[in-house]
Amino acid sequence: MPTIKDVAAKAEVSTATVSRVLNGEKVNEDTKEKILKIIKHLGYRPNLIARSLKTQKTHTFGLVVPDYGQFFMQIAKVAEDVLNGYGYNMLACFSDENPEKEKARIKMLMEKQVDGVLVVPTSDQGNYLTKINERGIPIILIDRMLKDIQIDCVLVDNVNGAYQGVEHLITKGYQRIGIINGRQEVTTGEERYRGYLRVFEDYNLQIDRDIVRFGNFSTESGYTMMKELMSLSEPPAAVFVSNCYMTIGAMLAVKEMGIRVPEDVAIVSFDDTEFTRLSTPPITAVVQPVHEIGEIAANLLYKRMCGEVPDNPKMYRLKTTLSIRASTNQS
Amino acid sequence: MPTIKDVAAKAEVSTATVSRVLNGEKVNEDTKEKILKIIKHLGYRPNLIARSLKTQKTHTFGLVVPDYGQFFMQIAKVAEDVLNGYGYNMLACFSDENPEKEKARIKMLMEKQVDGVLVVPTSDQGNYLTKINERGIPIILIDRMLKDIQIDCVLVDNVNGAYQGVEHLITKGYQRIGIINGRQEVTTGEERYRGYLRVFEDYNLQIDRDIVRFGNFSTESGYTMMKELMSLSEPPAAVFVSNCYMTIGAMLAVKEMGIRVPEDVAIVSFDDTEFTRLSTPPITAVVQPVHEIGEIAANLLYKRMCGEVPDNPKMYRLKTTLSIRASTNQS
DNA sequence: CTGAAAGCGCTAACAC
DNA sequence: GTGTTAGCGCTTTCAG
Repeated sequence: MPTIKDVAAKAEVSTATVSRVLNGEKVNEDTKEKILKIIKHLGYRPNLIARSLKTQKTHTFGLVVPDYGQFFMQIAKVAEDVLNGYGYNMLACFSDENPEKEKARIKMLMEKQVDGVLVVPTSDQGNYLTKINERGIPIILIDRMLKDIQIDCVLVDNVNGAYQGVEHLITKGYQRIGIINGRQEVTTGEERYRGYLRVFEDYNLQIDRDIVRFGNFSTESGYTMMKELMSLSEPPAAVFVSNCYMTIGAMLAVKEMGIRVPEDVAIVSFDDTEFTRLSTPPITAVVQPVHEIGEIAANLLYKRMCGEVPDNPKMYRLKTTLSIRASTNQS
Repeated sequence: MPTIKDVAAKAEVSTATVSRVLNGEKVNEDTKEKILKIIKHLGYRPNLIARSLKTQKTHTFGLVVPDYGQFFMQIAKVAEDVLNGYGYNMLACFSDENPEKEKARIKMLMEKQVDGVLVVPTSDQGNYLTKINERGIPIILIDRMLKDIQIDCVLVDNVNGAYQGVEHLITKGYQRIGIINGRQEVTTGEERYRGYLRVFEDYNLQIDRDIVRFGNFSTESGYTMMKELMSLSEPPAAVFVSNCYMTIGAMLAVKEMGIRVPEDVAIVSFDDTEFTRLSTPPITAVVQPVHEIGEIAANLLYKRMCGEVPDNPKMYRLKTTLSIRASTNQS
């Protein structure tokens, strides 16, 4: 691999001059031409590692997601696209919904000197992040927030999103409404559950704890919990499933059991995906503005990395919408 | 951020000694203890950028995929998991099925000095990769191969996979079998088409060009082509869809049109996903050993990065299996 | 407009 | 077992 020295030598100029043309600074037109030609001829590519060491900027951001499933990768894709446009690259890793692993990944990202990080936290505690933030490395939370610290985050109004979904079921005449929820140690789980409870409160209805289940957001847990629910002597008439992966599992369960949707059980999914749209029947879903989430998070991160934004933590709470489909259409 | 110098100063040793404990080399137990304590106390983290500049190893690999959809991310996940175990991190990017973009991404990865790259090429020409490979940066192709150069790759036997799927349709008594294929400039498209053709040849059947369609592997193109196919005056009795994204689109189309599967049209999908398994009806699928692909590719890349493997290009052609489901079960 | 020189944070001979 | 020293490839004052 040729270095800047090789170019300088061949062009009979100093490395400083080569560096200047590389960085678009003012240089005599002729020498510039000459240098450019030599660069091309040698196939020279600047070593970004060396540049980073000097400039203290890697032009790389970290992404830490629980998994590489559809939901998070949709967000990741737009975020990467946006930040790519600003010249940033993405160091991606998954935490497996495991706080220890998450911590290890972030530590590694720090050692790799990323300029910022986008993270979907796996618990509601993130105290260890403050040190990082104080060092001037911006961190933006996506989808879930933290309870112990104030930090930038972009997510949806989970409480009202869930409320909307559950209320729709009530409007449709369902009374015995169960919930398949995710981990409560994560704010999406806790908030969506809160929305569920609030509907019952507002409509002055009783909750049956038997049909309230907590899983871990995975397809498997959705499957297991749906099986349990529908095996009850008094199964629910409708189920609110609190994320897209669990919805897939839940649908698998009912199909295996030969249970009809919505005749035997109605279903509302938090999250709208190709699956909910194409399922038979199509599933009523609380839809998150996925694209917007990614875009806002990426732009905020960019501004933070440029130091272009005041220090106080920003919080974006986006609204969800409800897409009503056949899975709640009891006739 | 404290540096190795700060640690050395505080411990009253040279930076070399600190470096030694960092790298697990032999150092007096007492001073080692002392240094470790100071490191902890200062919250010192080695700057991997600096280390990389010196060692010429970044312990980072690049991943270039056409998109962040289910299929590629499943592979990416296991690859990252494996390589993480060896201490490598993943710089991920997508090429959007665009050869120019792919080239740009790889160029960038080179500038970032990745130690190796995993790529799903977006065309069958990859001449520009040879220069890189010659510089000692290993490149492993996944899922698709290149026609103009010999280079490591791990993929499946697409011809026989498609053959298996189409032959199954014939066995089931279908005669008028259409195909929704991907881009032929990509080997998966070309090979799967070849498998399709070969069945007709072997069974001495005529092909009707009207029901042979070429899209671009996307959900949208699957949707469009299925609509076209089923709007024909003589629509196919069965359709072989050559990747998982197009299968989703195709199913959407038939549902919208009120066409029943398999009664009105049978469907076989190349690629098995949650969608094909949970669809109504479940879809017969050619299943790729996704986990194995990721694992083999990652391990091969690792060995290459260590220089542990002879120079000649390796090619892994894994076998697919057929999962027969209701979508081809004409009764 | 250009060059000399220092230095980013680390490692690795080479001496001691 | 430990310190000295010379870079890795680049950017960036500071002179000229």
